[in-house]
Amino acid sequence: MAQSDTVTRILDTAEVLFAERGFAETSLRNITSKARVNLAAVNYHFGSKKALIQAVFSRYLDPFTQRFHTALDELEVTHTGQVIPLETLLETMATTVLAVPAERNSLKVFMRLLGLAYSQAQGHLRRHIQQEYGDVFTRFTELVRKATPDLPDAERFWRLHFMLGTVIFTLSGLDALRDIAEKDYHEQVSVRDLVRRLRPVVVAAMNAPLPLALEEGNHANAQAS
Amino acid sequence: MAQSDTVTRILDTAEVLFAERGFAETSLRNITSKARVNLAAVNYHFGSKKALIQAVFSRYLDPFTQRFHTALDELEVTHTGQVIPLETLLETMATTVLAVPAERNSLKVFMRLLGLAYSQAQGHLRRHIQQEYGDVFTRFTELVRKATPDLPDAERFWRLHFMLGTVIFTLSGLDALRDIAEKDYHEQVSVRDLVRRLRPVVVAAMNAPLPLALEEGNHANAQAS
DNA sequence: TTAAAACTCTACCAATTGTTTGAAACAATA
DNA sequence: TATTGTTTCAAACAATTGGTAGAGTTTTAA
Repeated sequence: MAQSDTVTRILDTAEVLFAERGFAETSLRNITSKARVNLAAVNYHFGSKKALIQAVFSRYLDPFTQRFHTALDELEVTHTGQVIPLETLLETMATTVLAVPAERNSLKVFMRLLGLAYSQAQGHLRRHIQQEYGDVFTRFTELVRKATPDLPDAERFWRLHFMLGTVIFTLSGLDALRDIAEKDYHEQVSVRDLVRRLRPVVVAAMNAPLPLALEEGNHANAQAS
Repeated sequence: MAQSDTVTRILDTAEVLFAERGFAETSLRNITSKARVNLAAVNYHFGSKKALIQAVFSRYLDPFTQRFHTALDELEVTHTGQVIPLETLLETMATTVLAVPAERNSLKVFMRLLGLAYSQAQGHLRRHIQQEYGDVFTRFTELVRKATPDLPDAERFWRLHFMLGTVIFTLSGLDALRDIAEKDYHEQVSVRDLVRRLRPVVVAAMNAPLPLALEEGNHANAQAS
């Protein structure tokens, strides 16, 4: 009880501080003092600060990917032979994402960490996440491809990342945006509210008409929607 | 000439390093050595590292806001009495953003800096940017409000930030995404290409149908921040 | 009870951080 | 030439960083 208590206390504190201030701005002394744990405990249990960062991510991403894989399994079973509609895929992803903070700290922290992983040029992190959790994303995009057969591959690639940007940006900067929104529009904003707002936007964005082809000798395809 | 040379060399180097690695991960020695300038020059010319960061932003945002203000002036003149269509507003903003790197370093650096300003919880930066450049954004959103009268205020607020996330996320992480896109789809991707792709997506997202009725007695979820 | 393994602690390390100093070099004016 | 104000420079500053050593403590299992 006592030994694993230290590990989880470190992880619990680290994820909050990382999410609030980034990796470089959060020192081990910051973490250990707030967690009321000895400084050396981090290096003893995790080996290094890098390893601690990866451990923080794993604690979120491991259950998420597992959950997401089984959710996609179920979807493929209930839709054998048929194409899974885009709305269903997005809905499933949203549900799976929302299921994470039920057992972990908060969705905000989760998204903020994801945002950091993208923006903060921590080379080791990107590599670690890519090769550890790339499979689910590949599987998901393949299903999206089947759900949107009229979309050129490149176009779908970009639109998926457009929407990834929307979600990560919004949910990771949630607190600041929420403050403004509540001050200006006197509206209580919950995460589920935001997801409800996001759904029609994301669907419309994915189904938007194709951009007009460039005129100057462009070899791009010019299908109209 | 000699003194301003030092200042601009510092700014030129700092903006690239900041964009690549973030603020905390970039030391003054990193900047000054790469700029072949004495370490003390930063504190002499700018006063502190914080002030240097703000100076880097000002060099991008000052000409941008100025340009954007005059562009909106012209729009209001050519549309006196009429409502400026959403597409025109977005087009104007895109054009203004694209005009910046023509004289400064690159659009990628600009966007990456903006992304850092949002994600990196540098308190002083957010405050500085908000109170220094908040006017243009307010003016722009007011015009967008007139262009989308059917959209509830709160909904428009969130959708604008959704799209802000899309643009900043995509353009600031451009290099990595471009690598993947070119490898997988053998397609040369220019910034103007991306903007062309972004336009129909953003328009569709702003014009998306409203989310289904919100049940006011919604269950405040287990989102214990 | 015993010994080994797991863990925590204090104290320290070398390295790096932002910032400051005071002297030297420079430029311009008188 | 002498005297300004401005700018550069090497050196040092105090503070903080991630990491480590080694002795002490607790837990585990035989």
